[in-house]
Amino acid sequence: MAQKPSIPKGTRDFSPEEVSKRNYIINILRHNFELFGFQPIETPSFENSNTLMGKYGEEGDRLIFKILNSGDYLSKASEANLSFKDSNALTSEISEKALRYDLTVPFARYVVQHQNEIDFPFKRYQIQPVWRADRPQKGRFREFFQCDADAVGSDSLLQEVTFIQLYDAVFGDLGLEGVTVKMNNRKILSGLAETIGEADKLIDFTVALDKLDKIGEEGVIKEMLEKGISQTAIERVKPIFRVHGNFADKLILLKALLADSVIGKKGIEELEYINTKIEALGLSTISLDLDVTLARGLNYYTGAIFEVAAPKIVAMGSIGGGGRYDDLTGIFGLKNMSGVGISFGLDRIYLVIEELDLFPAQALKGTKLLFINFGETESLYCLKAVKKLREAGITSELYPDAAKMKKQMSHADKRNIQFVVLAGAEEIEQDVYTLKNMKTGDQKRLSISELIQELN
RNA sequence: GUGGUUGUAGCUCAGUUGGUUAGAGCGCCUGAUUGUGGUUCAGGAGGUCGUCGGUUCGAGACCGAUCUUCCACCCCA
Repeated sequence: MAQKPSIPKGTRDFSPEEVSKRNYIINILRHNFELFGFQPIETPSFENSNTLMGKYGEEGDRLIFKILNSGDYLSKASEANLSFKDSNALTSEISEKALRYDLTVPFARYVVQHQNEIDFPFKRYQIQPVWRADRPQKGRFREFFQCDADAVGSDSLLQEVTFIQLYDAVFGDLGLEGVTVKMNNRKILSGLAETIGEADKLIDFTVALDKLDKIGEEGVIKEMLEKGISQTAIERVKPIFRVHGNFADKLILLKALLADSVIGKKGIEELEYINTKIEALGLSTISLDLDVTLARGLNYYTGAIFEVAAPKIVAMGSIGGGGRYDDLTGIFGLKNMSGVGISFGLDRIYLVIEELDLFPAQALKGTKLLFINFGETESLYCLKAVKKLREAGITSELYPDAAKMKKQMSHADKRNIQFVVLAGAEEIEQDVYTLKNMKTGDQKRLSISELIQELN
């Protein structure tokens, strides 16, 4: 055998069955996005490097796929960077474009670039692949789809409320029980850092705090100490390691802890507002939880932070996330444009639904009826029926070759086609079609109109 | 980027301390059955043992490099 072709690490091929299942999820997402009034946009697969670089932190820059310039790109590179093998400096000289890393930054660029055409507040959704030069592992790929809904141009917290309802609607339609939307607020995290006198170590503080469920209280304390956060500061923040109870209980604890922090109190106020509205409106499928340790997400979140946890019975990281960013478009020169948005991780949602066996049979519907091909005259007779059936909306096809019957029948069998039609000389003479149900084995002769009626 | 792990037929995997011609199940093809698939029976095809190099009289097995798989870290959907 010839050497096997392959695909790059962290990428995947999708079979017809997998595409059908993915489309099932995408259709539910799209339907709900539109039901909530979001409009679709699409942006290029690659952007100018300077649009992306520096927007995701140092780690993010490393994970961005850079595209080599066309032509003799080395001729423009500086001798100094070449001879010193300075990869970072050289990159900007030989690469001016990069693959999209997420959908939020391109969206911010889109908003700034099209600000005069857009009517604000603007709500858009976007379902496209993104690429990260990460090391793959379970549920982590180098090419994967993000499904984002964002709203810009409104400070109203009703947007946050709406996004929680959107999560509820989508996971309800998917039949995925046990999903928890965890919510926090950047202002709370800022307030905590401020209260304990470590405001300048906010990022280190939150990154360590975020790992609580993974490395435990001791691990978090150890990491905080390593990052230079003082023992007394840690003592003061310890109560949040052990918060419990419902949303309101946690708020009470936070109120006590953040009584002296203006920004912290603002965060509490926001969370309380959102929770009150959600309680009044009710949720049907998901549950909403306040998670003070939730700090995940990009540095640009300024208000609400969301993370969607898969049902506990499946071992899977987050299947979605989002938050409020007051100044995302600021980096592209458009000030005072607040945005808030959420993302659905299609590939991970797929894995969860697959693991829980929640794909409905209807997600896989293919051809319903295959006509067996007996030869020239017979196939034309069949094609006439195929045309009428298709006009009636019945998925049908004719086997293209007059192959052996066993081959044609087993083809129908393997493709899970429910019915076959056998039409030879005898049927043509009587102007009928022999319909066979592949499941039961039943056969009957029907006229074309009876055939359509039978299958509708 | 750091550490570990994996790779043998289309798929899932055996293969003893290095020893003749590398196996199984499933799948595939042909026939039993020239207008009847899924079951059964008989037969058949299919391998550069990831790749390159090394050790050895001899390598699927040992060593090195590289690619790939999966896992942990970092980070993240």
